[in-house]
Amino acid sequence: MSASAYHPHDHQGCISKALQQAAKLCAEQGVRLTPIRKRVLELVWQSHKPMGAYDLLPALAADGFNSAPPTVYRALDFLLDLGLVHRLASLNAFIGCTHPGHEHQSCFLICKMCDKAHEMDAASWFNALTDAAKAQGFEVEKQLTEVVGICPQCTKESGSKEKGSPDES
Amino acid sequence: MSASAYHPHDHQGCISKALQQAAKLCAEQGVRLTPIRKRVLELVWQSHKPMGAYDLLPALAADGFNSAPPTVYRALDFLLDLGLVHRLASLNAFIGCTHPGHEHQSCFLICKMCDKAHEMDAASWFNALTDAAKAQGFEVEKQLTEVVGICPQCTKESGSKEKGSPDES
DNA sequence: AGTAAAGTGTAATATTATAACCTCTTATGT
DNA sequence: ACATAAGAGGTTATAATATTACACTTTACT
Repeated sequence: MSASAYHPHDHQGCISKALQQAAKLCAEQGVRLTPIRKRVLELVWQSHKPMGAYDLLPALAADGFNSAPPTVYRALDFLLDLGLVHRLASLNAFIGCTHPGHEHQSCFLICKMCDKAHEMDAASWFNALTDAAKAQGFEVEKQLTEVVGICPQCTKESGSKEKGSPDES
Repeated sequence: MSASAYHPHDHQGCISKALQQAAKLCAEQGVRLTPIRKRVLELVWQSHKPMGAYDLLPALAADGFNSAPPTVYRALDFLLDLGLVHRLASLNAFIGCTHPGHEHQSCFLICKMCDKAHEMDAASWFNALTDAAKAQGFEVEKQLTEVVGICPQCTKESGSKEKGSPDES
C-alpha cells in the first residue's frame, strides 16, 4: 500500500520478489519461466522506470542471449499475458507489475522529472468509469489510465535539482 | 451530451461543425488554418474511427497536397496543440475533438467491434484520480484514459453481425 | 525412441515518428 | 512598397518501435 518506488529501498528486494512471484505464477499456470523470460523480467525490474523493448536488447546480448527484437517481444508478450508486466502505451515502454497473480485495474503515475512510474490501484474509479460508460450503453472490458505529473520525491527535491533521480531504483 | 457517434446522424454535420469550430479557434488564437491543416482535420473527422497518421497520406496525395510523413505530422501536431484533435496512444491514432476550445479531461470509449471511439467527459473522476494521487504525494498534470469494450450500437447488433459498422460515420 | 507442442534463431520487413536542411509564403515594421 | 523575420511547407533520410515468416531446437508426453 506504500508508494515504495518513491522512497529509498532495497531494490534488489523488489527484483527478487518479482522473480519469486513470477516463478510461483508460472508454476501455477503450468508455463515455463525460461532463462530469457526470467532475464527480461529482471531487466524490466531493474528500476522503477519503464523500459523500452529495445533498451533490453543490449543487456540480453551482454548476457549471451540472442538479442534480436523478436526475442524480447516474445518474452514481453509472455510476461504481459501472465500479468507480470504492464505496457505503458504513452511511452511505448514496459514496467513490472507490482502485484501480479490476480486481476486488477491499474493506473500509472508517471513522473515527468525522474521518469519513474508507480502503479496505483484503480478499482474504485474503474467502477465509476464503468458505470459512466454503461450509462451511455458502452460495455467496458478493459481500461488504460496513464497520468503524468510530479512524484512526491521530485516535488520534495525540486529547486535543489531538476532532473534525474538520486535513487535509481 | 448524447452519444452521437452511436446513432445514425448526418456526419457531414459533424465535419462542418468541426471545421467551423476550428476556424473560430484559429482566428481567436491568431494562428492559421492552412489548407493542409484544414484538410487533415477534415480527414480525421471522416468517421468516428480513429485514423492513423499514415492513413491520411493517400488522401492528401489524391488532393494534390504533399504527402510525406512530416506534412501530416506537422498538421496533426498543430491540431493537437490547439486541442482540435486527440491522440489515442493505445492505437497510435488520432481522432477529432468533439468539444474543442476549452480545457477538459477526456476518456475515450473504443469499441473493439466497430472501432469507433467516443469521447466522454472525464471531469468527475479526474478529480477522484487527482485526489487519490495526491494522497500519495503525486501531483497530477494530465491524464490519458482509454477504454476498450463494446459500444451500444454493436451490443444491439451483436448476433446479427460480428464486425464492421453499418454506419461508417 | 517417437511425436507434438512450445520455444528460440534469424532475416527481412512493416509501422510509426522525427531530424535536418532548404525554399517559399505570410505578416510586420518602417 | 520594401526589407525582414517568422511561419509554413518540401524533401530526403533515418530513427524508433514492432511484426511476419520460416527454420531449427528443446521439452514434455507417451
